[in-house]
Amino acid sequence: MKGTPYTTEKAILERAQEVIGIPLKCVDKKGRLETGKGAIGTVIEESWFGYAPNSETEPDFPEAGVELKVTPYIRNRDDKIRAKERLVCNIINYMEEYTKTFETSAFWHKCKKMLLMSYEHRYDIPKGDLTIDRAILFKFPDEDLVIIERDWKAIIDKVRAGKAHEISEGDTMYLAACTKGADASSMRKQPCSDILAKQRAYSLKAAYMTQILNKYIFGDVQNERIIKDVRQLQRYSFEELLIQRLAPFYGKTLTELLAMYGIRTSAKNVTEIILTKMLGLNEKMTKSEEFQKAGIIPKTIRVNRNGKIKESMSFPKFDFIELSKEEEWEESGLYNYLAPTRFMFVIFKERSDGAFVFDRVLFWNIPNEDLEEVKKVWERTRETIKRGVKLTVTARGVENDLPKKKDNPVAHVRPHARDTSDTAPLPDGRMMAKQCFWLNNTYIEKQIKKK
DNA sequence: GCATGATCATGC
DNA sequence: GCATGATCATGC
Repeated sequence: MKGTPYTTEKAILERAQEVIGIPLKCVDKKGRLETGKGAIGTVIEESWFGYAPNSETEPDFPEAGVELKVTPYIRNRDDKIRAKERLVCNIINYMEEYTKTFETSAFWHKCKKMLLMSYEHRYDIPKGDLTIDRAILFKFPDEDLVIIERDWKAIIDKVRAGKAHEISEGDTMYLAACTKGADASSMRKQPCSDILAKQRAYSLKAAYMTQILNKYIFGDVQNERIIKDVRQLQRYSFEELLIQRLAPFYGKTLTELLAMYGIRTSAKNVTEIILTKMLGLNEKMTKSEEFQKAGIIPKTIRVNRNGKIKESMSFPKFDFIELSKEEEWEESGLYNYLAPTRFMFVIFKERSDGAFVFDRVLFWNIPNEDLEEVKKVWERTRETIKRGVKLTVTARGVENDLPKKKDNPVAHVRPHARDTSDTAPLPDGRMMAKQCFWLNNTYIEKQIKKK
């Protein structure tokens, strides 16, 4: 097709490594740098490798079967590297992909070998001064590939079931179907239903990319793997295997489990400590390779004797000023936390004698229609903060006019602070107790009853 | 009894 | 010192 001189892995990698350290403004020959999203990738493709960007089905270097991907990362305050975003691959053609196998799929055809080039994204530096700092040829390790194959099948099985419109990012572990379109309303036909579905693309989750960066690009961080024998993953999903290992403990009380492992703690994350022991791990469960790569978040749910869940579920707190600046829902912090995340619900049920019994583990992600409800809560929160929150001092504390539980069936906003002195600035300069989004306890109740 | 504001315990 | 996960407490 386009005929670049780079037809072997070796030639491609050598050329890629030559760009390391060169400011992008010196690479860009066509003034692409300021064109917005994906501009840096385009600069490398056009000006460094000398081929026209394409969105076709072939990999960028067809002879070598290599797809070029430029990916940004951010350094946390503690200097740790994390992916800035998911790595977006090709758009899923619902009308064709459902007839394929993983081996013949468009995803595998295009992305089985990737030239990954990374750069540090900095908000304080013009794009032209940024530089590519690493370039590697990436092939999925076997232990990831079994999971990715299953992810692919989960996505395509929904298409086959006429449920392409119900696909969501949180359905899968590493490979996900993220929304992609000129605007959020880009809709596509699907083969087994008349309902239009959002246009989506294969993508590697940000959590997965963070691990790729830390493990294969910048070093070789090793995390403990929960499923040590990869062959097990050919028969069962990761989630099934985890449940198989935890099921023998169903029915035991919290007190019994604590005694069993000699745990004496008043820590609020006691559930994770117990799960770690039940799985026989040396490191914390959430530090395991699979949890890190998939970004799975465990959440403890206590069901009362009467079947009610007392507490709503909190998320990380948000920054008032950042939230007020957010414009697109799908680029918001809340969306990018909630949509791709798979939650591991660890359910404890209160027995008639008041003891809490380990009932079961349930993997869950938010359905699309409920995510639309959360969007409303996000919009109202943002509007209220932009307009100026009303704060009223009462006998119960400082009341505000952010969305309450009664205002929406799925989510609300509430304080998430250490105490009343734990505040953050509003856009207008006033200080307010730190807040976060919560999933309503009544909503969680319905979700776990469904399964 | 619930909704909503307030707070706890720990790890990094 | 703060983020995180989790739960408490009381006015209505």
